Amino acid sequence: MAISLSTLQRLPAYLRILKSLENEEYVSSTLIAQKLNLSNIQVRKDLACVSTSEGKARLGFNREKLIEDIEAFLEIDNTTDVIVVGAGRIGQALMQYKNFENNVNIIMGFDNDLRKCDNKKVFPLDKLQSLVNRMNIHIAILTVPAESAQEVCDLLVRVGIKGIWNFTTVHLDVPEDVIVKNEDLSASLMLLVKQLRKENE
Amino acid sequence: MAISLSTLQRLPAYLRILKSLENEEYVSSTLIAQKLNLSNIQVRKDLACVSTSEGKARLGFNREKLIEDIEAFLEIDNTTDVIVVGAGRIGQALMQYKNFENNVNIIMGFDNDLRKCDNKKVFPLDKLQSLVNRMNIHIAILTVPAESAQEVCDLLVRVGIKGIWNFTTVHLDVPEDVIVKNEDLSASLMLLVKQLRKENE
DNA sequence: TAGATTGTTAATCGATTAACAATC
DNA sequence: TAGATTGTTAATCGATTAACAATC
Repeated sequence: MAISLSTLQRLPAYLRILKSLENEEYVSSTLIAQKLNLSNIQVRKDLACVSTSEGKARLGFNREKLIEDIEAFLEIDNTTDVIVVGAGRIGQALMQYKNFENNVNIIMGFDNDLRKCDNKKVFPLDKLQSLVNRMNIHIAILTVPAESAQEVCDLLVRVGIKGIWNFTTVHLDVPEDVIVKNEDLSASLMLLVKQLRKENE
Repeated sequence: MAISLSTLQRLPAYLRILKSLENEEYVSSTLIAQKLNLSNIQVRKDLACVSTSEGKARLGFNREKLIEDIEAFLEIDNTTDVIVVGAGRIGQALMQYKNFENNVNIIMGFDNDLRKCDNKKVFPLDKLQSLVNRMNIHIAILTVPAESAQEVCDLLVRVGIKGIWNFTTVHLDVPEDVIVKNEDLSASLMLLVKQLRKENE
């Protein structure tokens, strides 16, 4: 049975909780659920999807083993190189962001307005094709202005990018085999404000 | 009937599409759905939740009226002041981000390591209580290092913050009446990488 | 008119939750 | 043993989709 996206999205949170409980040999689904405000049944079901060994009645799951299992499932060890396209403030902040997991490595940026970003080089967009091909890149972080978002996206698709983390406010039109993950900061904050107002009604 | 979170989250996208179709007087649910890869039924249901007037058979919805309705529903006109706590790279990039909607205004930042950010001032954390009270702030963007995330979160809750946009990798423990919206960039990118690998299996 | 579109009611689908026997 | 926990099967819940009459 394929894992659901909902389950997949909870795995990183489980991993964090497990890692934070340094002194425990066993961790129960009840404890994890409590810390994340989820139901223990849900946690158990999720873990059943990725765990290679069974939990122990009365004790819970072996913490180290479970961490290994989740990391193996998420393929944390296998590093993928990604690029940032658009070296504005957000793009630069992401290029310098230190907390990405080990499975991801931002190797360079692209922008027609050349800048240097710590130890990461920024190349002009006309170098995109050759560098993406040579370095075998399939994922791009898109942080260009809204006006050029679709145009640059089309370019990314043309050079063979298959996954786009989209920080622009534009809904990108892409072929079926390309995955876009939208990270519309403007919409996110607007919705948080709205939700909070609703709470207070 | 209360609007569902799923519907709420699609509204900003509808708004963007509607605004981009500058020359149309009427816009159909079919067209919006097509542009966003959704079903037209879903779009219609969503719009029914927020639209004050009915759509017209054969034509669709009056574009300008619909924009007004969605904006009124999201309360885009009513500006809320928010603060950034943690003026590192991400925090600074957000403070200078120009694309937030009109309903949000980042008025200042807080960090013990004082910096200046364009025209926005950064204050030390011990000024938080008095400034949050005086300015009547209820929302904070949390961009501090993971190590101090829960501690600063507790402080935010103590001074009366009710909504936290959490950019740290830590799952925050908050009272029931505080809304946390997690924006874990590290988990997001890791999951995009994983999804893409899954596609290729 | 024919055909595209709307809005609503019913059906489907998938995720979450409940129930419960098995285990240590 | 008693009680906490697991894993699984069934029930519930909510969101999406299908069906279809009404409209212009």
